[in-house]
Amino acid sequence: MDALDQRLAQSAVQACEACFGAQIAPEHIQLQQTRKEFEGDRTVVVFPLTRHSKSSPEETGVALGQWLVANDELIKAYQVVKGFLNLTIVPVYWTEQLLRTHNLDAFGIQKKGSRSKVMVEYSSPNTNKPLHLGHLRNNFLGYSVARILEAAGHEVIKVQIINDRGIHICKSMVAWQMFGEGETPDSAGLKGDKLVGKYYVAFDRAFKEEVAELLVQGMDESDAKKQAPILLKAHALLHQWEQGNSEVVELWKTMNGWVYDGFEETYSEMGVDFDKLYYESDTYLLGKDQVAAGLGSGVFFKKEDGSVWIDLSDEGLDEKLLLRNDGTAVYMTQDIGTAITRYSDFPGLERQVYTVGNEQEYHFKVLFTILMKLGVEGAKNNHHLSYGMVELPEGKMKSREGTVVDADDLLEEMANTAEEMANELGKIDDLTEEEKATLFKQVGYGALKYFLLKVSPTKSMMFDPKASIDFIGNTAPFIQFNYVRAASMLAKCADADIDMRITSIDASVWDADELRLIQQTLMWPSIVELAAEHYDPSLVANHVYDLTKAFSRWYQDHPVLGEENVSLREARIALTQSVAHQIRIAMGLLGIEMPKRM
RNA sequence: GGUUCCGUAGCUCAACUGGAUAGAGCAUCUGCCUUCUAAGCAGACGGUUUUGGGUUCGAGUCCCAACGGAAUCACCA
Repeated sequence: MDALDQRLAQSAVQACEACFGAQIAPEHIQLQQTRKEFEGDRTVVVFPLTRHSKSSPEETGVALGQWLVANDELIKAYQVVKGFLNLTIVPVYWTEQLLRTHNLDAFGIQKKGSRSKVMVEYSSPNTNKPLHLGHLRNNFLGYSVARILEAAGHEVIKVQIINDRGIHICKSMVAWQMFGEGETPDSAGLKGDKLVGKYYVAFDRAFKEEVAELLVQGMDESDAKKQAPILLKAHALLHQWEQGNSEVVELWKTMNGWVYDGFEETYSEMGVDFDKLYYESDTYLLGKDQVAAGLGSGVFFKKEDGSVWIDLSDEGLDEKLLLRNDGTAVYMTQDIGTAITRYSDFPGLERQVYTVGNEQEYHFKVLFTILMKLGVEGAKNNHHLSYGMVELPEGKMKSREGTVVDADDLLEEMANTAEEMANELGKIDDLTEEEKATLFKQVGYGALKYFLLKVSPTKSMMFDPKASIDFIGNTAPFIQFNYVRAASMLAKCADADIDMRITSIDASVWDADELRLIQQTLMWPSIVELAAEHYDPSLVANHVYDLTKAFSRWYQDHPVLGEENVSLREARIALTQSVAHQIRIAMGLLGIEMPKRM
């Protein structure tokens, strides 16, 4: 609720008092944006007030409307339609608000650190294969939420936990030892993550062949899948790694290093980054102490075989394992340890946000519950930013079946499509090759980011590679295009020696479309607020699209440069500045850049 | 089987968390470039919000049931 709504609610309370002698709390006044088919700017829903007025909704609305117009100078007129009291605000108010905000980058953006310190975790890949479409949604979402929380005033620490140890990387290592012949990213001309992924696939192929062989020899299937020699070798490697065998650790470091180089390249293309990296090889033993402490305090219990559990049946969950009977850690153990470590790494941390797919909802429910039971201050503030899967027309992505959409390939394809489109339109032929390359990435990557961010995170979504992503309609290129038009028009005004520092505007020049457009820009602070509260970039995406769409309509038949009436021209310049600013800032929160030309 | 989430135009998604005649884009069709960038604008077409009950001034939104889909319930991560 913005300042105007608060003011109107206050006035409405007074009106109820004056008209009906009723005491009503301001928060019980229902205010909303007037729908565009009706005259007015803000609407009071009067149905709930009829029990105070003891008259019909229409009569109630009229009584309140008359009082408000007479007693609040911000309210110019009222109309009652059924049970809705539509109020028209004086244009001077909107004009003042526009003047206050139109050149303000910080409009709607809270001062950094004015709110608590929060951590946002995202990406968190395994190191045995390249990033794919699912990671793209995860990364864009996590990064954008981090930016949004920052805009809402939080100090934000972006982290990932890299899953660098375990059987998966050992599989790639075994395959490389067996078939690699010393191949490196340089010698193969492959990105490091792609090379390691190639050996993960090679492992799987060899594994399947060996299983088939064992089946022929008469072994039953489940045994064959456990006994395949290459799998036993991978397990042996894992064991040796845990023993600290220097040769194995060396190979592990080398291959992970290749992967990190590859990931770094992809992250850099994607435009995401991190403030601190956590590695599972550093954290996987953490948490045992916490489990021991919890055992001592009776939060956990030990079964006869020595394994440690927690009983969460009171919370509607069930029993959960925390330590195996051989004393080794499981995922949950590690996550408890990591969570607690992060509080000491970043004193004053108020909450942790985990950007992880919805298949792990149960895990995080359990994790947060355990942390609370262990008495971790603030664990109740933690949030699992759960998002739905990205599905292909043929269903879920499966790496084994080769239906994975590779992140690098997709990014490249997006830039190529942007290039084709631009060449067809032929508006940027005078740009240098370098400028063009930048532009194609801004547009192509922007289209992809917007596509993935405009839908609510919780929903699973469809991605059809063959249909590809649109560059027209409700897309980032549409928004970028309108930004470019606005920027270009403002540049032409400046070239024409028009003074661009608008400091006063005659409020009588506006038409209804323009007043409405101003109001749309003024919604921005509450959009940022709402998006931060719900960890939801789609609210930002939808707002900036609606704003851009309205601007595009307005642009069509509201000339600026050629407008002879100086006060009208100045007013329109200020309005254009306001919209262009907001588009750039809002898209920035989605990680999408604005080109200068397109 | 238990728990959780979801079901809105042919397709992909919205709907300010209970308010007015459910909105955009794509696709299809019709207009608009001598005018600040047509990746645009205007218009047409498209809906029993899966179904059936209930709650109330008022339901896509809340409650119950059915149907359909997804995830999860591992000494996996």
